[in-house]
Amino acid sequence: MAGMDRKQREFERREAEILDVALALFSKPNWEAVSIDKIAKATDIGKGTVYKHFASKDELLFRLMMRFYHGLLAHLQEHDSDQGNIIESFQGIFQLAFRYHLKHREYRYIVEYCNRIDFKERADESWHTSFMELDKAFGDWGDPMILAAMEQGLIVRRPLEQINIGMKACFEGTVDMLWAGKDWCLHGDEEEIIESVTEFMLAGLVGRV
Amino acid sequence: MAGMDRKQREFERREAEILDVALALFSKPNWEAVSIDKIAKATDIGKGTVYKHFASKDELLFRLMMRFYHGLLAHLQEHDSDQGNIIESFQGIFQLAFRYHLKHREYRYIVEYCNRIDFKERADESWHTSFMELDKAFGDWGDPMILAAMEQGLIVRRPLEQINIGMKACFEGTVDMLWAGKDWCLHGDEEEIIESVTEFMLAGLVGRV
DNA sequence: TCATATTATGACCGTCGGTCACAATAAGTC
DNA sequence: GACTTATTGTGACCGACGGTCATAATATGA
Repeated sequence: MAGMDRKQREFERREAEILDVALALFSKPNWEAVSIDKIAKATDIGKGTVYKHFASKDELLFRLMMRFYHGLLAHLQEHDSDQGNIIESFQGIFQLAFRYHLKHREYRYIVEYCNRIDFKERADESWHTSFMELDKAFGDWGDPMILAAMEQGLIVRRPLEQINIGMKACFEGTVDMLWAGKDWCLHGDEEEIIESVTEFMLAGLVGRV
Repeated sequence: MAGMDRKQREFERREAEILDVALALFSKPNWEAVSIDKIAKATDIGKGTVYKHFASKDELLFRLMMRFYHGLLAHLQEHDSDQGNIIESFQGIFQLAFRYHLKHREYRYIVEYCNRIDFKERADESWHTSFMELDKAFGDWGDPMILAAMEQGLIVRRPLEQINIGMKACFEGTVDMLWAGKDWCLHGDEEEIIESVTEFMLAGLVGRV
């Protein structure tokens, strides 16, 4: 029914609005102090209404985290990395991904929160699945490039997983450093971090002869 | 006065007891649900007494985190890494450090919590200083080895900071992976992670020719 | 206009981190 | 041992939190 649809649309529009308002509040320091009630007040709806959309505060945060990572994946995919030299392509991809994190700093508290051990432990099955699918999507996109580089003899031949573990660890650790800000890193500013880690990751990717 | 000392000793003994009990409680899943009151009850003292020792819950957690990292540094220092081959020494050190984290899993929630951006942002000046001193202590211990390897031409010559940034990022990211457990990592078990990352880090350390 | 189904709401609950006026205890003095 | 004084221990209390649910408000269909 047309009426039904309009109601449905209205419901979804409101959900998107809650997410936007929540992100705006969560992006500022003292984000721990942002309660569901404050989000509701800022959206001009009742607290109970928020819980019609999200079963818990964690679910709201999880949804925002997924939005961030899907945005990252789309950003990487739409970027044309078809340069002549595959190694240089990787260099560009790393930097692109790092800069995406810096550009969307507003997600930093949320993404870090959702990546914590305890969050993952209390996450329900469907979130776990979503996490895994995301990981797989990144793999489906990146793995062929690594394999091609191995085929061309540009990087040391070894199991794909071995490479991915190192890359992922290094990447996640770097994101933490970048988001923590230079006050908490003895070693230089953002640009210096990106440059250094990119070089480090390329060396790790290529491998020891 | 002797009486004064005994009282002082008693006070400190109790403080250590609080820390031990708190660690025992914080080490189990659902650690977020551990309140100061529960720690007090488990130590058989009043809640207010806990606050005579620690200004806040965060301070208690911070103290435990420092205990962990000082233990790690001591563990690394007491380990004799004077092998013939410097590169093999590094390999041994990486694995030693990773295994230390796995052995002391009871600190995992605490250490991860204290490394979060928001925790660092609300940390007061003295904690910040402690953080930095710890970082410097690790540097004082590790830097000479890297410089020696560079001197011997075993690794590519470049600024020390550049190497340390990559190493730190990769190390921290790996610890997160190890502590998250294999349910949250597409890529194999703990041993496989340690092996892969160690190889990745060695390649990053040596650098591209 | 009314009956019915759906959605929105905020008072309410148990619990939390943190405070503070006061109780308990020890030390020092005679 | 009794009295004063200084220090340390305590749990009732506070405001705020995440989450619930009976009820109010609103839209739909006849």
